[in-house]
Amino acid sequence: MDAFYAAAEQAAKPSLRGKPVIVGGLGPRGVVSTASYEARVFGVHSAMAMAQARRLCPNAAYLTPRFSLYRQVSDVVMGLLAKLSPLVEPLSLDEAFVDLEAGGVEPRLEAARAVGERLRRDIAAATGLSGSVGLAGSKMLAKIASEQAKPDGLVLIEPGTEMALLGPMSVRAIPGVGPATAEALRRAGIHTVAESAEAGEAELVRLLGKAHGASLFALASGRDERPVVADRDTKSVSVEDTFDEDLTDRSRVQFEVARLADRCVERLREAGRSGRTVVVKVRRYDFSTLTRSETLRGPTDDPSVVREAARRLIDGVETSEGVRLLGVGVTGLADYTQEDLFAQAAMEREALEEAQRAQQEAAEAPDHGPAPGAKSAPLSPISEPSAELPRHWLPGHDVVHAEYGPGWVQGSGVGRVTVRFEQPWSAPGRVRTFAVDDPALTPSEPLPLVRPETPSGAPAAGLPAVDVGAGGEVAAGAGGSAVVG
DNA sequence: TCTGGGGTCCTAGGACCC
DNA sequence: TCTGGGGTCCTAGGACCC
Repeated sequence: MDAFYAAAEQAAKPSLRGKPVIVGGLGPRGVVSTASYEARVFGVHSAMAMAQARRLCPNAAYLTPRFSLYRQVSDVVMGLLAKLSPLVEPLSLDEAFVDLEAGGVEPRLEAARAVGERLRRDIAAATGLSGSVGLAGSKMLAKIASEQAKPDGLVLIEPGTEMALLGPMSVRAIPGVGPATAEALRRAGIHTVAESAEAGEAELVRLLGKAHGASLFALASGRDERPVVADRDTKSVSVEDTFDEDLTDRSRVQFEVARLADRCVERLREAGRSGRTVVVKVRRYDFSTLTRSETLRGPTDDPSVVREAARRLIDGVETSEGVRLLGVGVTGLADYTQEDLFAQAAMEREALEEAQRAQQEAAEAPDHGPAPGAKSAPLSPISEPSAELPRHWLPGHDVVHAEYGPGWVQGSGVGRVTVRFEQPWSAPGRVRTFAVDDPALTPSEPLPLVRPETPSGAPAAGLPAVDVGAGGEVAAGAGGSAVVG
């Protein structure tokens, strides 16, 4: 998808269309997640410090990310991809590889191009957003093609033209070559893809290490046999917070680590997983970063177990000079917990004893044993339901007013909140200001970006109307030697 | 007013085991 | 009688991606 988060916000908020929009953390230490193309003209880009973005583009609309909206849109787009092939590999909310060969697309240039163009039309119709498509015979080339296609385009790399296209490009064009790798290569006089290939595998391995050197050599030589893999399993779950000001108080650090542990377990449980290794991450005042980890005897999803491990780990870290970030993560994921195993063993023991009793008391009708496969009950609450907090109006979030209807928060402060009343399918709307505790104003869920059809009508593009979302960029790769794969 | 948050993969050393 | 050769697991750090 093109400038995904910013584009989704522009689709949701008619008054922002055609204007610079910057989505990211709005606090003193925020960074830019996505800048709309209008904002990029000013030099604003992803990963830039928000403070710098504000200097470069003071008149942009600044918004915090709304992942529930982006996920809605992403689900719609991924649904369209799933119709093309059983082999879809999402890389993020807004990007995925599709193996068209596995989807039975005819191995001809015109057929592949037609599928890509139809996909772009379907994405636009279903989400109101633009996506770009790269078509080629490997993942790497499809990705490079999709970069070239942006924004709102399609690029197909014809078989036989790969090396002519790739050779003169900077090594940075190859996915996996970042600043450190590029610098190591530069010191060896290697700047382009062609120079990487000419250097030879042995030289690249010497410069970059075994795995990285070998894989760069293959990619730079145009060899990329990596399959499109659907349904990859998550390998870790983590949460982290950067604080507006460095933490120095020891008990505050311990408190925040406990909160992060609870949030991490919450996410772990939502995913139906458990984990065996607990990791604590600390970024100090000087940006130096360290991790400490502890592997348990078995996987757990018990918040108190994770909290206690995290506590032991943070207790071994000196933090008195100031901490800017804390994180807690879990790796070594499994679908069961140690407690499940204990419970299962206990049930098996009980069942055995029951059977023995039943044999002995042959005259008595036996009871039913415990139900098999029951997941262990929650061991402790993840967190108390929070008491009624003072309402906190986040810029960009949707609200409904009893009289004026749906709108979004444009800003708030000194006891007032400013709301712009418009919807994705309305004309740009008017602004009104209310007291922050105005009972007529309530937070609401994001609206679909494309107006839902009336119940009698067919939903757009055959999708349930509530599923409408945004788009992103799509790299369509196909394995094998045929035209698109 | 420097530098987010959520991930993946790789490397390297030491412990431990056969 | 100066110290093998793997393999796996754990820990820590770093590069990279969106």
